[in-house]
Amino acid sequence: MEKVTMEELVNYAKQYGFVFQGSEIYGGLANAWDYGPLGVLLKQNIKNLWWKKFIQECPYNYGLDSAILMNPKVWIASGHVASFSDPLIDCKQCKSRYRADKLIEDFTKGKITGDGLSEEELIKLIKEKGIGCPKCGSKEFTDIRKFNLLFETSQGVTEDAKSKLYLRGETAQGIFVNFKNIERSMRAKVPFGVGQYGKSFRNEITPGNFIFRTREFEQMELEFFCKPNTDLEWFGFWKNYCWDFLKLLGLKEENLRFRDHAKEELTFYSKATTDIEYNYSFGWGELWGIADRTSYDLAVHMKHSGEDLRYLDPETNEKYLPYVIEPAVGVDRIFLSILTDAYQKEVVDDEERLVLKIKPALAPIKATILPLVKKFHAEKANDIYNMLSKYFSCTYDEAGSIGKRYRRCDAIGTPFAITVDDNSLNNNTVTIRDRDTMKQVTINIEEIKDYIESKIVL
RNA sequence: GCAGGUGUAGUUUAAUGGUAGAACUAUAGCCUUCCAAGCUAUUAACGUGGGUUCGAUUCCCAUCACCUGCUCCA
Repeated sequence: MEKVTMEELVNYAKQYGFVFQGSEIYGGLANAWDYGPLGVLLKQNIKNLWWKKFIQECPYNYGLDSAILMNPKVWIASGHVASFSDPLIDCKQCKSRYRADKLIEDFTKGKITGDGLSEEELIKLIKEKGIGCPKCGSKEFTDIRKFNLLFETSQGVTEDAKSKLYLRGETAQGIFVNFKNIERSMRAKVPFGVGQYGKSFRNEITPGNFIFRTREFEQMELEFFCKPNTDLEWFGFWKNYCWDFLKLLGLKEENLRFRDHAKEELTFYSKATTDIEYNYSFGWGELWGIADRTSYDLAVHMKHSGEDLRYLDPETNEKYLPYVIEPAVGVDRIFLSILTDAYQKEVVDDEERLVLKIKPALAPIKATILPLVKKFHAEKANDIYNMLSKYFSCTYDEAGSIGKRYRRCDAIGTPFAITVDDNSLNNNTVTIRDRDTMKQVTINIEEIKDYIESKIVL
């Protein structure tokens, strides 16, 4: 099947109220997107399902909702303030952009790493070694420019340096700083995990690809604390758990793959990282990152805060810093992969039908209620709407022919269309039409709720 | 950040140095008893800012945004 282009998907998302360009009437704001009435429902469904599978149904894990604004020391301890500042230089000749430290590393084939060097030292090294632009060979570079990927803001009504704060660059740190609180209040025993979803912010150098990489995004992160030396076992466990979750959401297996990070690629805190990648319209890209962060995070917070974050094992009476396995995923990326996967144009009897083949559990609208003939069946249909809307999101549609109304719900992935006709008035039954099979069943009005609920649980 | 492309109703588009025509969609009404029927009516657009010009949606410049590729992605 032909893959949908990003352009088509962006238009679709706009047309049907999933995603709008941010601040559109003012000409937009680069890479800002707003989730419309259907988009917010789909997003909520994704988050709720993640919560259900990773917190509610998982005996090890607890939930959390930590603040976006945190003590700035958190970000100094975590290393974000320092290492989110990439030293970037541009070739004056061909305008290519490089990371100064990477340039040196590549040129010296890893003999010299740029780690920990100041800007001046990096520039000096590049000049000394006679490093040229890998593309055009020019040795004319701009000065190093630092890009701090953390958003800065200030607290308090007066702007002074003391009140400088950062918007969180990841939700993970909110979990680490609450490790002790959760362990104590929940009487949690290692291994246990803490998960949360929420907005994070990064001044990405190159955002783009619709909602794939934005500067404001929503993460769902689990930090799973386990005993050292059991970490690789749990690493494997969570890799599979995430994979199964994606399949449960209905993503096609041929559009998913694991990709292990090579040693050189691993970040300084990580012992092992595996991405689950999705085959987006622009090609394979990261969807879910599962990382073995070792005890790095707890160790740095213990050092910077002075609090003892070690865990006392009640069985062995030994104290240790737990290792952390982190499966982290972007809600927006799951959203994008689901739309990409589900968006289809089917040809039925020479007519093109736009269908969002999405799992009923994810569908923004679960059912639409249609009076077959408005003047006869509208009242009854409204009664049914009022009854069902107590349990799940549904809509009422009386405009146009019945076929047209079926197509409307196909286009947004509504799994069930409930038609109210004379039999509804006389025999108390309705016809439920299935979006995927286009088949119909007749059932009693009292049974509609159970019928649909049985099909939207994952 | 670089290079290329694009920018006219919600979508797809037409024409034009004298401010725009359509199709689909949508809305209202009529009709209609299960897969985009028909009829009637209606709403709705030249991304933004400059310049040239008597006059710019059209020509020029800048800017903004999106798409594609590169680069980047602690």
